[in-house]
Amino acid sequence: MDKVYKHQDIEKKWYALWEKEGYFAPKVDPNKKTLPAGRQAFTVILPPPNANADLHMGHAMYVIEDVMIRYHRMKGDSTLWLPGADHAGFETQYVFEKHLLKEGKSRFDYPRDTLYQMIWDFVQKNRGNMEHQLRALGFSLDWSRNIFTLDPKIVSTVYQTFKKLYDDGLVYRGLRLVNYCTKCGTGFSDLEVNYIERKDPLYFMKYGPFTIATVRPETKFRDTALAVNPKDKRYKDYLGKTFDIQGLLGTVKMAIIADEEVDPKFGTGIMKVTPAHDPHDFELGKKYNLPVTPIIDFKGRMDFSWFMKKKNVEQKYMDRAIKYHGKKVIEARTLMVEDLKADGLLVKVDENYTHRIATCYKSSTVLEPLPMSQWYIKIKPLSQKAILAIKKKRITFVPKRFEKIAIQWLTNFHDWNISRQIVWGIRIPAWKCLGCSKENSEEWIVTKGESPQECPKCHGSDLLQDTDTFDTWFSSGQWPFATLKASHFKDDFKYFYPTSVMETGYDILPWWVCRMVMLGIYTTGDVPFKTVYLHGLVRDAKGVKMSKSKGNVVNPLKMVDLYSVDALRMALIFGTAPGNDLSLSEDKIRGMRNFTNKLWNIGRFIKLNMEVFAQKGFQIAEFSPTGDRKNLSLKDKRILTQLGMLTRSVTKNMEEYQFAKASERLYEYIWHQFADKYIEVSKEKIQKDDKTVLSIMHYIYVTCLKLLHPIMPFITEEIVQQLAINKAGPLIHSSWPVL
RNA sequence: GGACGAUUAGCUCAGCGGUAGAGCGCUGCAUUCACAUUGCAGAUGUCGGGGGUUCAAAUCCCUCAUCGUCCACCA
Repeated sequence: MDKVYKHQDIEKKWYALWEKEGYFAPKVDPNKKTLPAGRQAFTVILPPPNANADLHMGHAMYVIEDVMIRYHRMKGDSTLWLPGADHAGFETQYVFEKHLLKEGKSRFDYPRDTLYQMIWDFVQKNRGNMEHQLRALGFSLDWSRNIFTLDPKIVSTVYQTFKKLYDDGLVYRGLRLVNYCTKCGTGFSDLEVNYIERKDPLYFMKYGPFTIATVRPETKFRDTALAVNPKDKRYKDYLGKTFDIQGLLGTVKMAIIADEEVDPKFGTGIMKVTPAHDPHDFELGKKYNLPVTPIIDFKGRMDFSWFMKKKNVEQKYMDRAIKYHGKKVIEARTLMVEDLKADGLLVKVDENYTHRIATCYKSSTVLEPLPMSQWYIKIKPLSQKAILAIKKKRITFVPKRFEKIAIQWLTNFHDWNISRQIVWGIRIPAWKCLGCSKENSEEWIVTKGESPQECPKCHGSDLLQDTDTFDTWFSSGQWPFATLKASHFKDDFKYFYPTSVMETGYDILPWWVCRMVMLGIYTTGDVPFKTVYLHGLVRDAKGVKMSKSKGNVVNPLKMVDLYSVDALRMALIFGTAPGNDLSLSEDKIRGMRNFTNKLWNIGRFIKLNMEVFAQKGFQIAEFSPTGDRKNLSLKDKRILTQLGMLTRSVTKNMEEYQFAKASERLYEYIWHQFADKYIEVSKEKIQKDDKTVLSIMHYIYVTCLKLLHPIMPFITEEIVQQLAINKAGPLIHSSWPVL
């Protein structure tokens, strides 16, 4: 054995060999079309990383999955860990647009198909990086089943689900106010909205006989009513009446309605209702049949064309409309406030008003609620079944507290907007007939992906496909069953579904886990996974969230290069509790590198002595733990007993997802019990050619390395091969130690 | 306004009903021995405050405080 553990070479060597020999693929009997007798399926679907981005330390947490997978593979289960890559629709398009921007271009410069192809090529070029990095982290993924979220078979499954939802009345077209980012040019679901606290002036303005308070005076031209609380005595006499309201563009007539939801304590207790630009007002508008009349367009600019068409308007007002028209919201607001002052309509301004404002989680642009027709999924029927499955423990959570959180989320989900105005993704398989459908008609032809030949009504062939694509989470929400159904091994779904464990970060519990549960149960009738294991965020040495701007990002590949992947893996497992954020310092990784050095040198010590014995003409025998123990010393018996306890508890820890505890026990036993004590006291005996002690030592160490193998696969594999008395098969699929 | 988490050795964190733990750091000593990426010895804690349950509480319950995260349409 080399004096130093050369991790780069050894990691490369073993990964290639394991992969080449097909050890990462599950054992399935192709003739009998079943799992081999006595084997259980253990399945984990890898949360697919973004095909287009490098892995970060968060991805290194997949090591938890690898530990489970390697443990089960050693136990003899038919073990499948299925890798994939995510097209990450909006995320990737956003990155690509930035890339275009550098070349002075925009996505709107290209036709849809060209743009799609350009992003496709861009992603394919980068995809290999991410996959190479997964290998460098030692993940024993079955690459023969590797799949992409835009693989035709996946797309086909997604289409089928959509069609089924549509036929079942669980997908519908809804005209709502959408969280729309005018910069990114797409709408979002409620989950993607990022609320921030901000201070904005609250304008109190004269409004006919009333005074109203608003932060958005620019939308008031499209107010359709005024609302007060029915219990508010101040406005009792005004209810149901109509008033002339003098505004910046002349006089309009407006009715006073009463609604419980108006808070009499806010502002002046009277509220203007703008159904086209405020979600709350939109709901009120629906209740009282008010028209939805937008004044802001999808580029975030004021639209006064409705006013400019009018005839017989005073020139002053027309000039104002022309002045406002086409201006950005903020600019228009400033102009209007000036005009309000000039007309004596501005009563006062509260400059210290803070409120929460919806922004785009990606570009931080203020989101405009804009009326749009989109595809929505009716959540209640899906979430109720999901909640039931969780309550009946068909799905369990590690740690347990996330069960309650998941149920809370599932209980509170609104209907899910799955339409996105982007091209990078799966285009929605819905067509409109241009021949017979009217402009705002919502008659759609929904298919399982195939293009319809003609309109079933008028038999016209002039059909236009919805230009929107699915929210990425709609397709990734189907990932567990979609991947297994898409496999070229055609019985995969039968063998491996439901999957065993879904392991991911707690931050995407609502985005992903909950949706997989809902869509999985809906589509397959069974839960997508039996256990959800959630890990925390990887933070820096001081417990601060890693971010590029703070410059505290630790690159996992760099750590692998410096200290070995086994050291990094051990550092991520050791001393961390499921569901809790963990601090990772380079010191900790270095500490674990020292542990690999210790492992290596214990191996060298045993090997050297085996060689010395061999030179003297005797070979040590494999120690039989069940053999006669009469000749063993007390120290021998004690270390063997402790080994038994170690085996028992590590096995238990593995079964109970307590990987930290397993790693700590192994570390302690190997270093402080076995190396510091047992080896030290046995040195003298070995000097005296005591073969029993060396064979016990050999046995103990190989057992430890087996137990440690799921966590630190490379160094353990290498040492076990180096120490082999008889020819040993690779550790990766050898049997797990039993008592 | 809700929900969840955290508060344990100098730092980062495990432990979650039976005499306070780990890694790193710190202090002494040792050393051509498999390993200085080492060994041995050691110091350091009213386990956030207060109350309760219990033979026994860092661990269960109540309460307060501070920090953090997430959620919520108040114009």
